[in-house]
Amino acid sequence: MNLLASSHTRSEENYLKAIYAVSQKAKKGASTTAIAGRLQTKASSVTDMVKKLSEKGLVDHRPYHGVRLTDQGRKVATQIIRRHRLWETFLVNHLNYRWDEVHELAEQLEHIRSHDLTDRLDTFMDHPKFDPHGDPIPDRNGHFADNGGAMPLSQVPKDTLVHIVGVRDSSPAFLKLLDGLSLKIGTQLTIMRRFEFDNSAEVSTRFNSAMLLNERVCENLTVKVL
Amino acid sequence: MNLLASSHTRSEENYLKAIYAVSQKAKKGASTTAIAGRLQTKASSVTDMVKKLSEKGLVDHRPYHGVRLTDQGRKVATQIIRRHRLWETFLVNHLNYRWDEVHELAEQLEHIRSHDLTDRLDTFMDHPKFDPHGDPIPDRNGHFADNGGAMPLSQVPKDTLVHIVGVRDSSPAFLKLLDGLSLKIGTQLTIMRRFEFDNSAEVSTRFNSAMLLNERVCENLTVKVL
DNA sequence: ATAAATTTTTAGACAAATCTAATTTTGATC
DNA sequence: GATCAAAATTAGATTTGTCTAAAAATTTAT
Ligand SMILES: [Mn+2]
Ligand SMILES: [Mn+2]
Ligand SMILES: [Mn+2]
Ligand SMILES: [Mn+2]
Repeated sequence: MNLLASSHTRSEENYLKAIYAVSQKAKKGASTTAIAGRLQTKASSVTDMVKKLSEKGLVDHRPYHGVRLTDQGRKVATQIIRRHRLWETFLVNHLNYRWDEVHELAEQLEHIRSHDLTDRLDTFMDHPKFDPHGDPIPDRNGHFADNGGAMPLSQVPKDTLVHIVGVRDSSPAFLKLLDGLSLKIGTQLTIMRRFEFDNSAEVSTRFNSAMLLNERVCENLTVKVL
Repeated sequence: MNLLASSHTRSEENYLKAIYAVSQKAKKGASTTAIAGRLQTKASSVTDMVKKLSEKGLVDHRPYHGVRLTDQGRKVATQIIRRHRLWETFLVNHLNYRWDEVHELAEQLEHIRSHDLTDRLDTFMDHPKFDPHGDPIPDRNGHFADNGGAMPLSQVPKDTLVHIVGVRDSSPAFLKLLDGLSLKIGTQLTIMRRFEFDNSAEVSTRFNSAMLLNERVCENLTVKVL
C-alpha cells in the first residue's frame, strides 16, 4: 500500500531531515533526545514519530543506541535537502535575497510536493552544485558533489592563500557577522598570525586591513587553498 | 492579539478563497453547502470553520442567507489569489510548465508564508497583469487590472476579428482541448457562421481551416475585439 | 554490583480539522 | 399559516501531531 506515491507528511519529512543531520554530525545513530532538541519538540513526541517512521521502513531504531535512516529513509532525506538548497539558491540568485534570509523560507518550500518541480528548478538554474552557504546540492540521484579539499579556516597553516567556499554555521547571526566584516564566499585571505592564547587568528584580505578572527569564527568558515 | 502577524492556517486560507470564489460567481453570500461542494468537504465541517472565521472577523454569516467576506477577509483572500496567479505565471514563463499543469502546484505554493516573497516574485517577473489563463493578478494593494472589454466568444457577433485573452474554465481537460485545436492566448479568430440548432459557431483562424466550436467551448473562451 | 543519572517510553490529554448520523431550523409553497 | 424539502447545525468519533507527568529501562559512575 502506497509504496509508489512516496508521500510523507511535512512532519515526517522534518523528522527524517533532523535524523539525517543529527546522525551526520555525531557519526552515529540519533538519540531520541537529540532529535527532540533539534526539532524543538519533546522526547515523547519523538518516540511516537520514530515508531511511525520505523513501521514505514524509513528508520531503524535500537533504543539507547540511536535511530538510523534506512536506505529508503536516507533517499527521502537527501531529496528534501536537495529541494531546500535549490530553493535557497533560487532565492539568493534570482530574487535577490541575502544569504542570511533564505533558510526559513526554504524550510517551507522544501515541502512542496511535486514530481518534477525540483528538477525544473535545477535546470532553470543550470544545475548548481553548491547553495548560497557553500553546502553541496545533491543531484537527482542523491549524489553530493565533492567539496574538493575544503577545510575549516582553523586548520589552515600560516601564510597560505585561501578563499572562502562556505560556512558550517549558517545562522543569520553568524552570516551577519561575516557580512559586517565583508567576508563572503570567494573572498581571498591569508592567516598572518595565530595567537596561542585563544586560538584566534589575524587574517588579511585584499581590501580590509588585518582583522582578528576568534576561534569560533575560524571553525565555522570553510576555505580552500588556492 | 495577533492583529499584526496575520497568520492563518492553510485550511483557513482555503476556505477564504472558496468563499470568495463562490460568492463571486453567485453574486451573493456563499451557502454552507456551496462551500462544502467547492472544497470537497462536508457541510458540517464548513459550519465549524465558518464559526472560526467569523470569530476572527474574516467573514459575516447569516444562516440560510450565506457567508460573506468582511473587508479584512477579502483582503486576505485577494492576497492568496495574487500568490496563486503569480506562481502560475512563474511556472509557465520560467520553468516551462504548460498552462494545464500549474494549478495544483500553485495550490500549494500560494500558502508559503512570507512577508515579501510575493513582491519579489512580482518584481522578478516585471509585474505581470494576467496569469497564464488570462485571469487578472491583483497588485499588492488588492487591485485587479481591468480586462478591457473582454467577453466570452459566445457573445461575439459574426465577422468580428478577435483574439483570445483568457479562459473561464481552466481545468486541464478544457485546456488540453484548446491545445489540441491550437487555440491559445493571443490566437486571432473570426466567427464565420453560427448555428441556431445548438449555438455552435464556425470559426476561422490564420492557420487552421475552419472549425466548429460548440456552445460550451464558446462560453469558456474569453476574447477581445481587435 | 549497586546506586545514580540519563534516556526512553507509556498513559492520558489536547487542539485542529475532518467525518457520519441525527436533529434542528428555516424559507418556500400551497 | 401549516407543511415540506433543503440547508444548517449538533453530537460524537477519528486522525495527526503534539504536550505533561509519571514510570520504566539502560547506561554510567561509584
Ligand atoms: Mn538552510
Ligand atoms: Mn543552505
Ligand atoms: Mn489556478
Ligand atoms: Mn490561473
